[in-house]
Amino acid sequence: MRRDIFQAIADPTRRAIITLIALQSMTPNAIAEHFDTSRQAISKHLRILTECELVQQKQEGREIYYQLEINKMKELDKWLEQFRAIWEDRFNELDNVLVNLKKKK
Amino acid sequence: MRRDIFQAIADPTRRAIITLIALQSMTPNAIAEHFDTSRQAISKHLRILTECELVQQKQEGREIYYQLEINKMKELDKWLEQFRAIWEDRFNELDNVLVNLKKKK
DNA sequence: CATATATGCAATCATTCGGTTTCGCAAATT
DNA sequence: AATTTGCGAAACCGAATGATTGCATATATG
Repeated sequence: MRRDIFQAIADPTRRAIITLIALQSMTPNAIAEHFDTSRQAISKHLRILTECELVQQKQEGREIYYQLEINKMKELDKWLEQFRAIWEDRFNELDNVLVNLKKKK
Repeated sequence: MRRDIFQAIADPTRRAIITLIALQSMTPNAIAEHFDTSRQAISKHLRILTECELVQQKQEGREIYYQLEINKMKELDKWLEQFRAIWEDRFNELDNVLVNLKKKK
C-alpha cells in the first residue's frame, strides 16, 4: 500500500477531516460526529492520513488526538510551484495583449 | 462518475501528463511515447483530465492536441490557501520561540 | 479508391477503495 | 471487580479504478 498525499487528499471526507483538525487536534470520536459515516470508517481515513504523515497522533490516556502535520501540506504547494510560474507568465501575456489592443485604439 | 481535480491528480501518470503538457500541448500518441502503458490507457487518462477541465482539446486535422488548462490548477492553490495562513503562523510561533531562547541567554 | 495513421469507445479483468459489522483490548468509571 | 468508554484491527462487500484487447471512425497518403 503505497500512500502519498495526492492519493490522501483525493477523498472528500479526508479533505474535510484535514480542514477540521487544521486549527485544533481532535479525537476520532469527535471527528466522526461531524460526518455521516461510522467511527470506524473515520478511523480508517485517519490511518491513511497517518501513513502518509499528513497527520500525527498524540495519545492522552485512552484518547488519541489527531493533529495536522502542516509541514506535509507544503509538499502540495511545492508540486504546484512548477505551474505557478506558468500561470503568472500567461497572465503577463494577457497583459501584453491588452496593452497592444490599447495601442491600436 | 464524479470527477474533480483532487481525484484527477491522485494518479501519478496523470500528474506526469500534466507536467508534460504544461509548457507545450501534445497529441495522445506523443504523450504515450513517454510512458510504459498503452496509447488507450493514456487516452483514458486524458478523458478524465478533460472531464474535470484540467485539459483542453484542440483538433488539427486528424490530430488532437491536448493543452493544460492552467487556470484550473489554481483551484488547487485556492484550496491550499486556508492552510497557508496556518503554516505561516506556525513559522511565526517558532520565530517567537527562538527570540525567547535568545533572551534567556 | 485502397491503405496507413490518429484517435476514441466498449468489454473485460484484477486490484483497490470506502464502507459496515464484529471483535478485542486498554484505560476510565462505578 | 465489574462495567463503560475510546479506540484499532480483521473480515467482508459492492463499487470504482486502471490497464489491456479488440473494434469503429475519420483524416491523410499512395
